[in-house]
Amino acid sequence: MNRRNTRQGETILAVLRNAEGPLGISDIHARAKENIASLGLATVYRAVNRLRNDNDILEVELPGEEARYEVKRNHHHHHFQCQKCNKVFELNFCPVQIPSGTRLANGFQVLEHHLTLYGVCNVCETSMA
Amino acid sequence: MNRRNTRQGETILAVLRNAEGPLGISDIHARAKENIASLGLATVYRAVNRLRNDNDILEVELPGEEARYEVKRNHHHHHFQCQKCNKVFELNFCPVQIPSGTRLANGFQVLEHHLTLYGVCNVCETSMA
DNA sequence: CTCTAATTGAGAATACATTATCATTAAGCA
DNA sequence: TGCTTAATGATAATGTATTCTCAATTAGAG
Repeated sequence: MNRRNTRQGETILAVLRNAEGPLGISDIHARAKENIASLGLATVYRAVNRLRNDNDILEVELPGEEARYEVKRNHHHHHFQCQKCNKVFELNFCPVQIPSGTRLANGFQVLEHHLTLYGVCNVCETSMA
Repeated sequence: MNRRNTRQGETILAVLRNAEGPLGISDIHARAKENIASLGLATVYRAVNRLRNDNDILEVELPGEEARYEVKRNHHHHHFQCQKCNKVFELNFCPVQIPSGTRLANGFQVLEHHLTLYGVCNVCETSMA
C-alpha cells in the first residue's frame, strides 16, 4: 500500500515541473519518453492519477481540448494557448475584476471564472516567414 | 439536394431559439422530445450539423463539457454556468479589456479570449432550503 | 540479501460521443 | 395525386480517451 519512488514516476513529475504550462497525457508521454524510451501510456495515466489523488497536480480543462495537468500553484491564474503550435502557457496575471460573490444584473451570483487567451506565442511568431 | 422543412428540424431549431444559452446534444434531444416523443438522437446530430453548415448556429466549447450549440449572435459575449444545475446562460457583457492585437509582457500577441463565469443561478439559489 | 507487493508495459477491454447503414417515411415539385 | 429523394429512427459501427488484465519487474522494508 506504500507509494514507491520509481524512475517512471519521478520522470513524469519532473516533466510537469519543467513544463511551460499544463500538459495533456500525450504531451507528458512524449516528453517523458525522451528519458525512458520504453515508457508505456498506461503508466502515464496511472502516475497522473496518483499525483492527482495526492493533490500534487491539478487538472486544467480548456475548451475543446483533452484534459491537461499542471503542478499545483497557490495563486489564481489563467492560460494562453498559441493558435499555431497549440501549446498552453501559464499566465501570472488576471484581467478579470469579478471577485467571488459578485452579483450580476440578472441576480446570478458569481463564484469563480475561467479565462483563456488565444493568440501567437513568441516562438511561432519569430519562426514564421 | 434541396433542404426540406420537417417537423423534427423545425422543432430542433425552435429549441435552440428558445434556449437560455447554448445546449448540448442531449439537452436538445430531451427538450425536443417534449414535442416529438419518437425523436431519435441521430436526427438531432444531423439537424445540428446542417444548421452548422448553414452558419445558423455556432458550436460553444466550455471547459470539460460536451460541445454545446447556440443560434448565431452578432455580438461578442461569454457564458455563465450554474454549478448546481449545470445550465449555461448567455451573458451580454464582457469584462475583459484585452483588444485583439494586445501584446503581453512576455511578447505573446493576444487575438481573442474565452471567459466563463461560474456560480449559482437565480432558480437554484431560490430553490435551496 | 530476501521477500512482499507496488509498479510497469503491452495489449485487451471499456466507456462514450459521434457517424454510418439501411429500410421506412414524408416533403415538395410536377 | 404521384414521384423523387431528403429526412428519419433504430441500431451497428467507428473513433478516441481511459481503464483493466496479467505476467514480469523492482522498490523498499526487514
